[in-house]
Amino acid sequence: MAKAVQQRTLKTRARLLEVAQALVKQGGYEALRVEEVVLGAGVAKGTFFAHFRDKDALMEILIGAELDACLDQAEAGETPDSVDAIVAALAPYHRCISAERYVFDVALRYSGAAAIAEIGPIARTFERYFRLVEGWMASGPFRRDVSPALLAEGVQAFAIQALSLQFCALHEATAFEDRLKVYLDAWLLPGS
Amino acid sequence: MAKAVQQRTLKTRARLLEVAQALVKQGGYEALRVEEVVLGAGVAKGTFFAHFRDKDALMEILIGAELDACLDQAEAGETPDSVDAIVAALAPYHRCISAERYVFDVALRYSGAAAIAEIGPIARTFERYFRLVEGWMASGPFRRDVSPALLAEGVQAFAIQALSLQFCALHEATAFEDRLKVYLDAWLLPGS
DNA sequence: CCAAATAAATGACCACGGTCAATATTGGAG
DNA sequence: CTCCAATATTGACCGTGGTCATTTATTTGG
Repeated sequence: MAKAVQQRTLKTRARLLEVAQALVKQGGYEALRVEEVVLGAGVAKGTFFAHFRDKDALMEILIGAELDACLDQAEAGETPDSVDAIVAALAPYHRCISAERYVFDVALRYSGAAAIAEIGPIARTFERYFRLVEGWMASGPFRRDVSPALLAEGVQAFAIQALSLQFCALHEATAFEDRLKVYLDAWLLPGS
Repeated sequence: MAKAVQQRTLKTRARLLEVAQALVKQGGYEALRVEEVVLGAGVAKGTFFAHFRDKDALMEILIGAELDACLDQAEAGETPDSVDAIVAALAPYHRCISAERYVFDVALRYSGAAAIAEIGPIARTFERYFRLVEGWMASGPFRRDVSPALLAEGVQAFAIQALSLQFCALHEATAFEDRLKVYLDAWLLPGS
């Protein structure tokens, strides 16, 4: 049997990713064009789709990498023990995911997965986010009448709500972090 | 000045909507093609875009109408006074919005609005949903330490979370309504 | 009733993501 | 080294959403 994967493959894939990343840095995610990526990488269009199922698969990789870096930051810091500290610790992640409307939409669309077999990079960051917050819930001074896991799911739900409202014309008044704090105070510290 | 809008316009628009609705009934939202709509309505492609900004604008109208009908139902029923009753009252809306993955994605994307001037039909149903639930919060046996408005925002956030997880490979085990009930018990009746 | 003015409709055209049969390259077996 | 099967690449082609200069229909002022 021939070698399963040629090193040529790896080079091509790396070049595609590199060019894509550079283009995103210049013009943002929404403006990225497959055509430009293959042009920059010096390959044909078909080659792109031999390496990535579709354009979104590339987006998932690029966005997932950025989000993972933010979670690395959050994990490196101290364990937050208040709502303010939680909001602060998650700030890089939230800033990254809401940097572009397009990015937020993609992230939401791939926050789950179509099938067990193909959980993508973005879904993995959501899972990581959840686990991280779950840990914080167990150690911090938060309500104990429900499980840390449930609390963490709620934090995620409220973060998405607050992020959505950031893009919403009906609710421009309040800033994202202030809104999230109000949510989390009510969710994590009821009756106080 | 010439008459602002000719009755021909209304007829054409009505025909486009009628055909689109019929096609959706047959094949669902995702499979809808602008080409088929204009073919069925007997007009040129350009005419479609003279009546709707883009394909999504048509989708918003169709989906918004369906969601509005569900809210009519919810409004017509008794005011729910328990978590179970709330989940039951909102069931038609939730069923409708999650009938197709594509529909849910479109709904989320247009749940806000790009600019104050152009709040669309779907954003309006989100606002209606919020107001409706807000009313229930004020009259029901739920926590009083935070405002009904905040409670309603939370209900919306948890509903979206539960709907998202329905489409997520990581969480297929629990059914949507059971999950939502767990969320709302913890959100609306903490410590009980 | 005609002509100018305004609104609506047309369809050829473009942009861009994605496909696939044909071709080229690779690397291990003999 | 040579051959060949597996693998990678190619680029013409397609589907579909969206555009716009031109043509056609309607309304209004005289």
